[in-house]
Amino acid sequence: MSLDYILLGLLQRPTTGYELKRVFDGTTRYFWGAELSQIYNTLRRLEREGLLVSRNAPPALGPERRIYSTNAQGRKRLRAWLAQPPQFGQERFTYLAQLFFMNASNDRSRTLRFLADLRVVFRDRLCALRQIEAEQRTPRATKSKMTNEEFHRYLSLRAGIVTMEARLRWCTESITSVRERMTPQPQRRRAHRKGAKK
Amino acid sequence: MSLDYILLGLLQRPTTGYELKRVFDGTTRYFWGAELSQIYNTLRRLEREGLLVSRNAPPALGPERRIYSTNAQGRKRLRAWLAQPPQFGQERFTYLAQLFFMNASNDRSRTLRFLADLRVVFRDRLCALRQIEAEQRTPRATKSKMTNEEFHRYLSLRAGIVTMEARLRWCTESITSVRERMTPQPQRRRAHRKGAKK
DNA sequence: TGAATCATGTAACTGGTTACATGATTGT
DNA sequence: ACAATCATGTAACCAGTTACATGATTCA
Repeated sequence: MSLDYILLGLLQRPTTGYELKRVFDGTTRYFWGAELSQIYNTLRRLEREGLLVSRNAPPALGPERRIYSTNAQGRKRLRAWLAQPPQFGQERFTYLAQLFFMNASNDRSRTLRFLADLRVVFRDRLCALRQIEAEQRTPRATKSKMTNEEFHRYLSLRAGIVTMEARLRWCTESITSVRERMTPQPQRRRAHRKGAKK
Repeated sequence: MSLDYILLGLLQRPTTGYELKRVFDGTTRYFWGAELSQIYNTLRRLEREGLLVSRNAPPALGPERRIYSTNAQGRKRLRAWLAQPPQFGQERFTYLAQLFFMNASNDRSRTLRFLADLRVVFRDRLCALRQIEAEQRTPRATKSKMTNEEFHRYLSLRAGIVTMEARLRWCTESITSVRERMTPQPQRRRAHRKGAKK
């Protein structure tokens, strides 16, 4: 459902389906991804529903291209969505599910490696987001000089950065507590005998 | 796909589909939700695939019940999943998409109300998570005394708490910058004339 | 010449939701 | 008597993914 509105939002600047995929990968990927086939299908459906229009761009040089753009009805539909209270889709964190059950793993040091891997992923993502922030900041100085569009994009970018920083901190915190559990303090060590390594 | 493994993980304690739904709502809801119909269908499929078994509990008092539990093959499959590197499902944040396009809204103060609504939601969720943390902490004192299962559940709980705290901070930060934009500093105000209210 | 990219699309499938049907039990 | 809850299931549908087909253009 939300893909409809995202496309209506993006098509305030008219483009092709192919180009939209690139925009997805460059900007909205962090909170909403989409495959090309899905984009094409949705565009066609939205046109059938009268929420946007397309025209065939003559192939002067290059392959056939179809350029979509919104109309009055599409913009109205978008505004109606924006007037709704905050919506929550299914937020599915597979890696948390893995961690949740990781006690069922045979491998004693599995959790530690898992968290280390996670940390790398989060670090990379955070870098990518900070990169975008830096690029955006350079030309336009401060928040007060942003256009309304830039400002709103900046806010959602900040959401990504802030939560990614939190996840990184959580990784570090968790790795510490795993290490603490693996090397218990010797003074009040329990006689546990279970074939300890070494 | 991941629902398969979550069910295999939960069914280390045998239960019914109906009961599993309750467990979902009470614990895994924050990183993975599921509807009853989906649970029943998946349970049946997993049994067909030989990853778990069910027996009919005789209805001594109450309606017919079917109790599922894992077998060796199911546990093996679960461990194989836990040995995989961190997986990432589609994390879809509808409210960020809304915010991203909110400049297209006609309403000048829309963003502020939107963020205020968001803050309430996040505050409530954080409270719920902290509640779970408090309940779990009471009987078992510190991390070092947790069982391995408790410890892993605690780690994923912490992930939720830490990111929710970050989202709350982001809300506050964002509300501040929206307010700053709405009331620009008078000393270097630009003559912008566009029919300002008042 | 051949690989990569631009560009649009179709078909099959999957994971999941919504709505509905059924019937027993418990509590008011 | 009636509503709520326990408990299991079916059917229709929807959003989205994967895989595949096609053909032109650009670049090594």
